[in-house]
Amino acid sequence: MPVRVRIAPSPTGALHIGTARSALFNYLFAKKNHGKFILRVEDTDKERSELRWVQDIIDGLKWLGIKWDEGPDIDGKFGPYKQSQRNNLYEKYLKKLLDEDKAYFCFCTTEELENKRQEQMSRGLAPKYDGTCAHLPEKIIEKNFAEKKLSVIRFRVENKKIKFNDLIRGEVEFDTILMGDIIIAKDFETPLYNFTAVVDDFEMKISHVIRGEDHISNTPKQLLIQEALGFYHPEYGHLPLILAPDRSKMSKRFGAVSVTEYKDQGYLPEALINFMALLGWNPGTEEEVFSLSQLSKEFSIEKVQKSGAIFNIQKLDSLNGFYIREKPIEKLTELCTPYLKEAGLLVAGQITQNKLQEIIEVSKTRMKKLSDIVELSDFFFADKLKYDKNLLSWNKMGESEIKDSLKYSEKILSENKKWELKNIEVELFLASEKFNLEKNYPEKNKGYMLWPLRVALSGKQSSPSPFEIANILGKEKTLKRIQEAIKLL
RNA sequence: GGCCCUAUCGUCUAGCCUGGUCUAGGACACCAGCUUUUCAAGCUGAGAACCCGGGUUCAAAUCCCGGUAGGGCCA
Repeated sequence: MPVRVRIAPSPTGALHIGTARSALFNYLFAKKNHGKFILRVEDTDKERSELRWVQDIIDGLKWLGIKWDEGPDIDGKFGPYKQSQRNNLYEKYLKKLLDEDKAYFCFCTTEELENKRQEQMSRGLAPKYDGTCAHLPEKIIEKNFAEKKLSVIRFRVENKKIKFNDLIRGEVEFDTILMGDIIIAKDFETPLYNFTAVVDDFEMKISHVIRGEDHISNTPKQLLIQEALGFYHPEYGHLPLILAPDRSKMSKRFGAVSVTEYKDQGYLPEALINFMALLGWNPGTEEEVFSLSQLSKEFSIEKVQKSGAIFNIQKLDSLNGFYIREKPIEKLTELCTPYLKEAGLLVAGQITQNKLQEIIEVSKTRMKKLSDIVELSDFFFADKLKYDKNLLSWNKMGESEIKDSLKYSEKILSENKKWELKNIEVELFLASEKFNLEKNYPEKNKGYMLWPLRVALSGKQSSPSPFEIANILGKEKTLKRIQEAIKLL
């Protein structure tokens, strides 16, 4: 059987990081085995499904670079990959099960079921359907329909042990005796998840179902339905879950959960891919940096971890910083631009593309995310800096000492004939030695001159070097900032 | 409550299948040093783990059993 895998997200919210990781692992599995990766949108929940979320899923996967071979956007806008467009198919199989008496109508009300459940639990039993409607006489069923009683369709679950060989966990066994007859549809128009998934996987010839561990208890149910319908069984593999720092399921409470949010904060797709792959998988070597195409070659499902993995944002940050530093400067500038624009720092025509690149070049080692650029570089764009004058002091220098230092810098820089990084640096270094000698400061400590200068130019506790800033600012602006600092004292 | 899954540094993990080479390796984080006007980046180094209890064995992180803990699902 050719390898065909899928992800089947519900469009009831933004593309979740867990779904994205399932997509990644399915994609890698398909690539590795020369198979196909399919995207199928499971919009059975009519109330909560929305078109905009379908779009979000499509956009998110595209941004990550996870391409699907079949699915929305490829076979028409949604093609046959939306469940809401496949209802006649479900109806056909539902009728088949009903005709063969493998499923039946159940007329129990929610209250009745709730009462029974309470009663079972109070007796210390596992709550399950007691089979009240399992063998209703034909007449009663007809009467119920005539009276328009609400019904659901239940699937007869035979008592037996059901085993399957999980791709990741090995043999897993369930006892169906604890399950009870499961509801597979509310009515012909509203089939339910376990049923539609089985029909879709069969119709789409899915060979391997690779999904989150939260689905593991659905697997025996699906296996049973497959048997009843005479379908083949796909192979199953259950991925460990991505956990919040407290080891519970990832939730909003602990920060961003959707791919879009990470994108907006300025994480790069390559960092997110690399990070997600390493959550629950590793190649067994000491390599840690992987591109999507490398992963496609090296991935193997046997090496996927069995236990859940905590989403460690620091590791993502470190990886993201790494990929940011690796980016060609033109590309990085392009990526940072929207953030600078949004912060109102970039006004059209005020700065050349070259200048902008220089600013980003000197800032990039401090960036963890693209959005950091704003905070790191705003002083380059500002007209007038705002900062506490106490920041100008290095090693407890008093105000008059700082003033002397700044005036010295001003003098040196105003005499500069060649405004160029290396030159500025050399001149200031030499000047600083002279200055220390004149003032009786420790010879080697260049901070007496360079710290006040750097603060005058940046207004910040930390920033690139004064040489880099001065070089980018240009002579005129540099001198102006020094004079403004002197005025503060 | 029932069922299922899982268990190596704080975190992600290598090693486990095929016991000895493990005084348990790497990465992130943390700390220190180098570099340095600052913060980063870079380089070097330190600290840090086999859930517990039995058993098998000459030998167990590795095999078996039993606990415990965490998580998922059902409701």
